[in-house]
Amino acid sequence: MTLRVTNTLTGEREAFEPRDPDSVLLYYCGLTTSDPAHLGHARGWVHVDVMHRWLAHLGYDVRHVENFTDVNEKIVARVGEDGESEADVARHYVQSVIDDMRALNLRRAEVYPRVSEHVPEIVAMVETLIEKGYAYEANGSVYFDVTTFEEYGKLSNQQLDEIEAQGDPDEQSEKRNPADFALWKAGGVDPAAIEDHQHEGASPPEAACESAQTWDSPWSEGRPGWHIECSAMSTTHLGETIDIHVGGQDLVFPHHENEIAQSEAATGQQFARHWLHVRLLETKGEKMSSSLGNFFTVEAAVDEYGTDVVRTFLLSTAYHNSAVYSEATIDEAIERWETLERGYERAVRACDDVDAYATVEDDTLRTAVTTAREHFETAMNDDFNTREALAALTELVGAVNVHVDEQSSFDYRALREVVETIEELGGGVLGLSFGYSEDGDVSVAEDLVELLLDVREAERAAGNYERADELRDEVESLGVEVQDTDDGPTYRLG
RNA sequence: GCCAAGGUGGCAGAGUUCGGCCUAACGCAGCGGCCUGCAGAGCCGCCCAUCGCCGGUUCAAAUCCGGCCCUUGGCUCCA
Repeated sequence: MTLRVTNTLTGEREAFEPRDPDSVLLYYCGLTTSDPAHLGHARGWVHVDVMHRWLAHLGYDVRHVENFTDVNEKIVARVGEDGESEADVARHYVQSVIDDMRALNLRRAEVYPRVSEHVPEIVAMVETLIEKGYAYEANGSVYFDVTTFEEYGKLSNQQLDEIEAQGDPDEQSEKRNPADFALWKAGGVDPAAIEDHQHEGASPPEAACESAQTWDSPWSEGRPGWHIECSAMSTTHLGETIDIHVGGQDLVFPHHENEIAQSEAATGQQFARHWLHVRLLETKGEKMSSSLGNFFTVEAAVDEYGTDVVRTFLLSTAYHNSAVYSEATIDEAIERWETLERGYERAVRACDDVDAYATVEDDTLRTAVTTAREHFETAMNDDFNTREALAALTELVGAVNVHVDEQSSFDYRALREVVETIEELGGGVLGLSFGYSEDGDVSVAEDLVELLLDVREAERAAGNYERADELRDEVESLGVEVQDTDDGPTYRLG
């Protein structure tokens, strides 16, 4: 069973073939650090995270690089609001992104390069493009001449004469072709360019632009263009050809198209073997986006629902299809996660039950484990179908419930395998937090909960159900879920 | 206008690459039952889909071909 991925370049679901059979070079286009990250960004991150984890699970050595665009006009537009200079604002949001990523339980990428730290590499790449005749200078700015790169448009299937002009009016007059794009821009940021992006509390445009960073170059004191950064950073950290380049589907054109043109023109090598695009998260029929103002921040989502629910929600739709955020879809994710978590804990408890050591053999449960593993593997190998992978785990949990409900003693070995499977696939691959460590606070809390439940049992035994229900309500109001069973109450810390 | 991806039950969402195991997965909501002092959880069962429309190929199509309608995204910073 081999991994298949949908490649935007070919438009087909094809066998994944890294340059080297043992390792994968993975690049993800990160975000511009000018606003808090929202659930749409989180969707990309979590899916890339799971791709990373699955590739590692398959035995590949994964080198994963994800950039921060910390030089951008939208960042300048926040000056005064979130810092006193472009660099301050960028630092502020880089930190918030890092915090969000931790909150989402993402596996760390190997490097998180920033544009501001790669200007020399960017300048060098632009110089190469000029030397090779792919780029030209005009009034201190440098543009890529799209007519010199024969395959321009191959990713997005654009015809050159159909492409509308890129860039602002001043830029148009300097360019040879309307579709040419900037590699280097002379001077600082034009106040007029940021006005539309400013919020209340921001500095006046002129003052904000004063704080914008500029760098020396052979052509002018200026700033790097919008697309060259990813080419330069990817090449610097992963080399000329990478295996998987992932990004949001809104980046296909022009960003990724331009990256291909720049990189392949500069190196003469294929830039990325597989291009994967995460489709967008929608709310009420339109994409979730900072500029549309219809977003739900990562921080708010994690605060409200918790990491596991947010991840379950995002993984409930395969990355390759657009997803809908609504109350109903979040509620479904809550139920799904709780079903998995309860099932897992039931299996753990059953394993720890003395009766579990009885020599029961439940073929149904044993088969269910094998089936779930196969189902999960098939799903993930089929273009990282996380929805289907979750379904595999849900089915396994159903089998556990049947087993525990129906058996008076348990199949220890099978339950052991269930627990390991859920921890390995649900925890290790999907990044959900199965298996909790019991630190001191938790165990004290558990002792206290048990004490309260003992009291309640006494009230129940005495027939004082009213008092018993009050006690249960009070315990539950503290975030503890109580379950009465034939063998007495069980509980779960929320 | 051009490029791309989609249209599957009340909701959500797999399956379409390689046509048959799809009388369409997992789930949410709803209904009935088991269990229970009650509730929740769990279990069992049920309800709801001729898979956008029209035509074609085939023994066989959600899956292939043609046409049409609609939605979303991109063509401007955007995950």
